[in-house]
Amino acid sequence: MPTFDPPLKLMVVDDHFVFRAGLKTVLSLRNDFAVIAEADNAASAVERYARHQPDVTLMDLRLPDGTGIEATRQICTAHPDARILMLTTYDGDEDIHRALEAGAAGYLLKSVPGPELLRAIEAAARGERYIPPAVQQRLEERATFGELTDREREVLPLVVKGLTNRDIAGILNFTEFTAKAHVRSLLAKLGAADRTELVAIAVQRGLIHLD
Amino acid sequence: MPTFDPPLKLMVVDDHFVFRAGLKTVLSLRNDFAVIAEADNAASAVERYARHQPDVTLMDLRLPDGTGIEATRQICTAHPDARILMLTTYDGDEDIHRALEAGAAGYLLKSVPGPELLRAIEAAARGERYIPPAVQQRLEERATFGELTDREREVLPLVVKGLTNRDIAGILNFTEFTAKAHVRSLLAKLGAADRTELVAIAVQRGLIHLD
DNA sequence: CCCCGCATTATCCATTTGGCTAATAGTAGA
DNA sequence: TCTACTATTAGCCAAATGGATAATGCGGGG
Repeated sequence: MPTFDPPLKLMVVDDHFVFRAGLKTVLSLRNDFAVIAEADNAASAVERYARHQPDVTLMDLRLPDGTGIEATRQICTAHPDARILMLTTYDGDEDIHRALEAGAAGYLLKSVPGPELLRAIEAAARGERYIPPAVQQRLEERATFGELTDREREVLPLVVKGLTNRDIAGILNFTEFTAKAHVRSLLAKLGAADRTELVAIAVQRGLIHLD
Repeated sequence: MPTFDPPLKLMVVDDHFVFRAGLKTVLSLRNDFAVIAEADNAASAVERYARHQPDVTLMDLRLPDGTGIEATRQICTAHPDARILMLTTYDGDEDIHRALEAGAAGYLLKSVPGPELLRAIEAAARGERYIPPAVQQRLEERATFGELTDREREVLPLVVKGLTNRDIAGILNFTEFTAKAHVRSLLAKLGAADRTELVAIAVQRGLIHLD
């Protein structure tokens, strides 16, 4: 028996074999959904999107060859009508913000219950954004602090590495005073008392990914 | 057609609905495997293990009400013949070490390919330990540094919070000198140049879990 | 054109940190 | 019992940090 609507074409991008299997199983509960493509890395995700033109894409944030955010940005640039749902374990506000800014149509945690996942996909297919309340709340807490400047984003990872102001100055080619100024600004913006707490906060918020 | 062996009874413990679905799908490829129980938190994992007595249990490391390591410890204490495979995204040596020390029969990353997962389950069923080479390597790198003492384990989280030696001393009721001594020892054991790097290393190695 | 934010440099100063060394006491194991 | 490790305390010292303040130059927006 054919469905009224043509089946919704889905692509799944995740490097976890077992999770992909879970997604396919959950999605197969709906006979109007069809997983027409899969990818386990960013490069093939971009390539297969162009080839298969899925209606909605489920994308992991971390992939072996880069981030799902970069893949999302590339796909959305090339295909402005792309509907991409991020599906990840990372709940830091920075990751959420960057994903949406890259063009994602939604941001779900991998702990999402099946029915909510299906609802999010339907919403994305209709061209709507689906953001669960918990995720939305994370984003709003963020507003408290200002955006980081480009320089601050360069300095932050170096602080996390345990480098001193002098080391940082040497690497970025400015004086120790400048390094100090940027670190002071980072402390203020992220609400940290010292650089030790700065690391904890930056990791928690997804500004830095350790590994 | 009945299999020669009685079906191997499996329990799956993970709070991610989609991942559980994936596990069940992958495991159902083997008709001599049967998922007889599921749990999505530590407490019900312990309770259901006792009730269903599975042959092999697949256990996530992080659960809503605690850690899979604690659940593993409880189950292995009550049932010394339990075979529990940790299945997690955390690859820090401390998590691996603690899981094995708690009695786990193996430690797999969630990116495990299907066939390797099945092999690990078979090994666990035979009473063997299955540790993938990459995980084993992590454990061996660990040997470089000594174990942390109890005091050091108390001090570390406070350092990560951004507290000063004086603050730490106040909380743990000893002098600033003592705090300093423990921090110095932590820096040496974890190979960090300062407390900033200490945080990064502690998080990376799974000694501390943020959030 | 003026204001604002940013990057950069700079000074002063109190506090904190990290390295080195050392003593005492308790405890567990050889 | 002797040893090793740990916890605790302590002092000295150079270096790094964080707070407060300020000046300069640059670019964008009103």
